[in-house]
Amino acid sequence: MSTTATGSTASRREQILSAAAELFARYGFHGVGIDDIGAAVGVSGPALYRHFRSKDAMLAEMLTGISDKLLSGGRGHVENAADAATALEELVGWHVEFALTNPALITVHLRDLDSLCEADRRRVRELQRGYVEVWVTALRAVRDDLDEHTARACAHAVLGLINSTPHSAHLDAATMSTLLRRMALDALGIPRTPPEGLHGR
Amino acid sequence: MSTTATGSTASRREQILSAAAELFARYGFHGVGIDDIGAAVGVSGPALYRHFRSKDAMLAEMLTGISDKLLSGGRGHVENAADAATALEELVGWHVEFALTNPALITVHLRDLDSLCEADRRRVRELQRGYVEVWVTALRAVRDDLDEHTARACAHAVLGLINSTPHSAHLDAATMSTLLRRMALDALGIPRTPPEGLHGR
DNA sequence: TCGACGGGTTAGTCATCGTTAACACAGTGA
DNA sequence: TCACTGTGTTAACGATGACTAACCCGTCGA
Repeated sequence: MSTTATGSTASRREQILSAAAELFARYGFHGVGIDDIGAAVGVSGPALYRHFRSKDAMLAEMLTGISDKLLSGGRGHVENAADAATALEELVGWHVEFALTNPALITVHLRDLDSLCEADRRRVRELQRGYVEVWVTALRAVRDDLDEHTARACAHAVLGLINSTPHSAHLDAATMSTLLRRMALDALGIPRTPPEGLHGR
Repeated sequence: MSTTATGSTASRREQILSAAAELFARYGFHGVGIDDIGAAVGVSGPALYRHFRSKDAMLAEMLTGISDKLLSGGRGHVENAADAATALEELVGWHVEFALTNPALITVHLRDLDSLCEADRRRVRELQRGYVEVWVTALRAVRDDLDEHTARACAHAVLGLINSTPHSAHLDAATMSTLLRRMALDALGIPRTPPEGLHGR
């Protein structure tokens, strides 16, 4: 009755994945045992095999989940933007928000990608590539002086900047967010958007 | 006779550490076996115990080595600089060069720190903290509008930017270097140094 | 009332892997 | 010549840890 309130099955998986992400982030995929993950959600050990085919399957689902969310989210924010300049700003803001909200996912995704089996790793890499491509086109729409390779290098570097969040002893979320947005846009060589009249938000 | 040319013992350890770093970077500390490391240097398995007390000892020596090199190198570059502005530029340039030259070390140092035992981890963390402090003071000497916490967050973010190098499909080293230096300084809010007369180097 | 089923338990199996043991053997200084 | 040391080998040991087997039980639709 306690945990069976809303949508038992689906949310159970989510709950496990979330706990596993936290542990993977702290100790690394190979540094975490099945029993640890079980203990983190209040069941012990092999019970997890009722929900996942294997430990690797957890990692796979976790990583494809993140990459997928990033890709679709990134695309959505770019498409809904008025012009190229705000598209890039939206993208930066969105990724900053994601990184600040899900530090564990960011860490795992940077760190344990190569613990996946060949097939899954390819899937994730493909999604990542797509996400970077979103950045590259958004960036080149504003900075047409950049060739494709340079733009890609810039995108990787800025993603690195934003993704470094989990390692930094951060300020409170709000200041951190504005700081990172500013640094990212500066690094990308985007001229500061002039305040030009203070609108609502 | 073949490998015994110059300084057998010392260079043997270095050779092993270098091979191990490459493997750790690709597969993660726990994803690499003793036998793998041995094979990478042409001996097989337990021979390594003639040179290191344990697998963990390898990682420990590797990580303290890097951190130590970064700290002393960073300090040196700052001290030898003419003024505060060039000190920061030197620091950026030095770290960029280090990251481009030793991608494997950077990766391992970001990824497998928590595989160390408590004591070693503390040692490494202390060195890292010192290095970041070098950045913080160098940065605040130029940007006196930043309080200490913000400066530290900036430093972490820029180190993240530069350290993302190993993951990016880079251009050739030279262009990558200038690109990263420019991005880092922009992110730190340092006004572009005017060319003001082309001196020798 | 009752079978099916989702989800949990504990005890065991099996592979992997770090580490040690026991042995080999080339060079080198007495 | 001989012992010693530095470096390597292969064979075992022991712990760890992913996964499976066998069993249990509350709930829910017929």
